Amino acid sequence: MNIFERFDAVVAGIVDELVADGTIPADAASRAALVLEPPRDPAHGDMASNAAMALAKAARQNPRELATRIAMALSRHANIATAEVAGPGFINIRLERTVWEDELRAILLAGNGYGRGKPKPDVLPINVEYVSANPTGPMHMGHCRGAVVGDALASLLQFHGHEVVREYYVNDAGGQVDVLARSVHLRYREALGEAVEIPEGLYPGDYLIPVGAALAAEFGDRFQSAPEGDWLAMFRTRAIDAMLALIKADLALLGIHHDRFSSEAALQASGAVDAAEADLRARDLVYQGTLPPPKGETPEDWEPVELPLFRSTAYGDDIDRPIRKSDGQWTYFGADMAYHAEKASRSSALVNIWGADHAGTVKRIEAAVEALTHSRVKLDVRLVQMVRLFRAGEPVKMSKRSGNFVTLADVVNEVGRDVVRFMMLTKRSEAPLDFDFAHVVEQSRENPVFYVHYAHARIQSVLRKAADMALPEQAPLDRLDREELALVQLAAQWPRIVGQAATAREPHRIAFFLSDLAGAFHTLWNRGNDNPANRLLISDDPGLTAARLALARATAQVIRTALAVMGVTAADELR
RNA sequence: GCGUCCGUAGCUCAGCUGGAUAGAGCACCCGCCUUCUAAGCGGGAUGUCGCAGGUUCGAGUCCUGCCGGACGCGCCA
Repeated sequence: MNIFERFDAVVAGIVDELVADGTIPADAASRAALVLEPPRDPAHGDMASNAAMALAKAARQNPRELATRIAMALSRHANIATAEVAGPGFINIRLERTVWEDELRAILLAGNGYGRGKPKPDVLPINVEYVSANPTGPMHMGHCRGAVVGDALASLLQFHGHEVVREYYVNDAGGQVDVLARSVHLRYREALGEAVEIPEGLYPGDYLIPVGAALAAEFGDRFQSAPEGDWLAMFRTRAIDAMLALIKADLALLGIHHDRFSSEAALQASGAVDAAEADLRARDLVYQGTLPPPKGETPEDWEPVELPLFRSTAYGDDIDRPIRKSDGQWTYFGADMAYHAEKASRSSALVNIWGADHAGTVKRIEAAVEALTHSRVKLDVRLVQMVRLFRAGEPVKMSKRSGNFVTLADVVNEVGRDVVRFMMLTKRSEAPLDFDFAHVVEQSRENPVFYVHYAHARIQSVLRKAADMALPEQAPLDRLDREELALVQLAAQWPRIVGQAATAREPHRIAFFLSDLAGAFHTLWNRGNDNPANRLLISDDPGLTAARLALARATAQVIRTALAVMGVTAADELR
């Protein structure tokens, strides 16, 4: 139980007493609205409760009067120094300083486990599906943000106590992989000495050259002029395997490893899609119907066709969605809904990380999950906006046609994994992100990666320096002053941040917390520049030094733990 | 035309799922280096939270309608 939950329980206990003696009625709704949080203005105290305001209506009492009663009861608590009523009925609580001293010890004792949520062993895992790029080439920067956000979210949920499955859906069925196979066949012919030109519509990238060469070495000219039917399936399999290897290698550069790769082709072959269709047909959620012409510009070759449609309008979608094409093949959505049903059968919740260009398809898949799981499992699709690449302020130009796009490997090799991972989390994922190659490696206050690393490195530097000082075993934490305790209070918010970020499924909050924590440490550090008596190391006062080093170690510990959840390594020194 | 997301300081963005006087960095001005890393820190000025209604003790946050921007919108993936 973290420190906020602990005092939340204290407030709840007092409310229980008021309910018991009839002062206020038992009202579950207003009880749920009680929050205990750090006040925006630290001058207001350590924690603020809205209990009186939330309960006043049901109790039909003046919130300030009710607040006074609760505050009086709170101030009798041994760990609470003062509890005062403020504003419209807030109760501002100031804790005894020993509470914060104990919390500092708790941080050091818990180490990497500080802030970790209790395991939830009885529930199925949360499934986080991310990346899921088509296996048709290496990862480029468009995939990078979703990869990092998904991976960090998975880690965050794990740290919060959930079991998590990291999953990659391989789109190895459908037209794109046939195009891939044909592209590889051209490279195969090229490897046999033919002069080939890559026509529009096929994949032009050089990364297919070795795949073609390997096939040429293995099969010679056997498929050189053979009809497509002879080689397509086999070339497709080989090409997909090669592309997946490429993608896994790219992901490994970022430290990303999925637990499970699910194949669309295997899913279709298993009959799971037919089963999903049969289920929905039996419930009249799939029917034969004709779609209206598309909105906006109607293409000239538009013709109405009868198709099996999923009744997604029953769940708030604009139109019903086809699950099979007119040739009888599954649509992407048809297979995808069965895939999600399969995932749901082994999960307590589903999270998908998708590029914002797929925003239009969110409703139908959420609808399908609701229908196929009878609302047992909720799918949460998190959209990730694009990354705009810059080099010293100039946009980096990319052209798909020439295959001239910036790959993920290029970026990681240039600026490093930690920088890429941290930067991808410095904004809400729904907002576009600017990534400037020059800026992200800059060593300045403006660069959040550097700023956080610098705080950690400074602490390590001091600890190295203090290594040969004789210090008391028990640090006298009562010698820390108010400003030093304020840093403890900020670090002690880490468990709360974990809970909030995990609940909101917003890993970027960790990055913002880290910037705040680093900033608070730098502030404290600089007091030593203004006045040497405020430095961490005081050579003729081992007690004070020990207390301040405990504070520094606790700060470094929280920075390391938070960075680890983001998948970033803490730097011990900067060069 | 429709859908999703976004609109907060001059700029880039937070805002803890409804709380107190809306915050941070940059840029601007003023201070701080015989030092545990000044690669930094402190102080100062900055707002019709796109607009208009509504919900309630209380709205940047929730609802409705507009305005503006991004992305998307056929059986593609």
